[in-house]
Amino acid sequence: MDKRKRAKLVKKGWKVGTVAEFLDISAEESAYIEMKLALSGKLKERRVRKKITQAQLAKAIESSQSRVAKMEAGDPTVSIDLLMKSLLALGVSKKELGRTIS
Amino acid sequence: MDKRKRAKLVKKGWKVGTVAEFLDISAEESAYIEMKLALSGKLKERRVRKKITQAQLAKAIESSQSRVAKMEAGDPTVSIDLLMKSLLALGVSKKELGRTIS
DNA sequence: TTACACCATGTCAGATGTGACATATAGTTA
DNA sequence: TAACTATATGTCACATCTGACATGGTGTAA
Repeated sequence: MDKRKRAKLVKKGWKVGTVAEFLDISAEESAYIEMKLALSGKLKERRVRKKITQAQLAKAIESSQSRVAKMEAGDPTVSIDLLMKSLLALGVSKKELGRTIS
Repeated sequence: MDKRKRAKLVKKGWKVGTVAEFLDISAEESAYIEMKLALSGKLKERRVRKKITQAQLAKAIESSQSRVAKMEAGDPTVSIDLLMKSLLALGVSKKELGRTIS
């Protein structure tokens, strides 16, 4: 199974034993995915808190509604770079980003 | 001036007034670059501490000597994703990554 | 039911990132 | 001096990411 497919499953909450052992993901891969999901969650949390739609957020960060949806879903085609840039654009500090991924 | 060129200048230490105002980089762009440079520094620090060459590190993370050099130099063609993955591969924890970018 | 608003998902052309290679530069040792 | 080691830099084919678009699904209000 390729990495993208696996990550998709992880995102959907599949767990039999631990995700890592079932899908044979290394510790580093797990950590990477965890960080991404933490950032995804933060993005959604911020957007909801601001009471704006995905389309509105998309406009603010010069992206599209569909990409925002993928960001919030932790889609494997979304990079940490994009999540970080988006959060910074939303006014989140480096400090909070640091806390988020930890 | 495009973003890649600007970032290259920043990396080389050009400063007239502040980098941000001279190159008209937004606060978010600055924060992003700062995070990248912090990760670059961490990577080099870890490698030097382990007393291995760039070529050896490259092999360990399945990359190339030239890419490692670019990573350590904060080259604009290097993503935060790659830096994070490399650091994780070196055994750095999420926690320390969080501290590093903050 | 229809109509509307919001979010999810698939696709794709164009943009950006990546490993690899060649080559340059700097330091060291003989 | 030459030879060797480590790092830096430019380039490029190939891979991955991105915004945009189309479309599907879900809730809700008339």
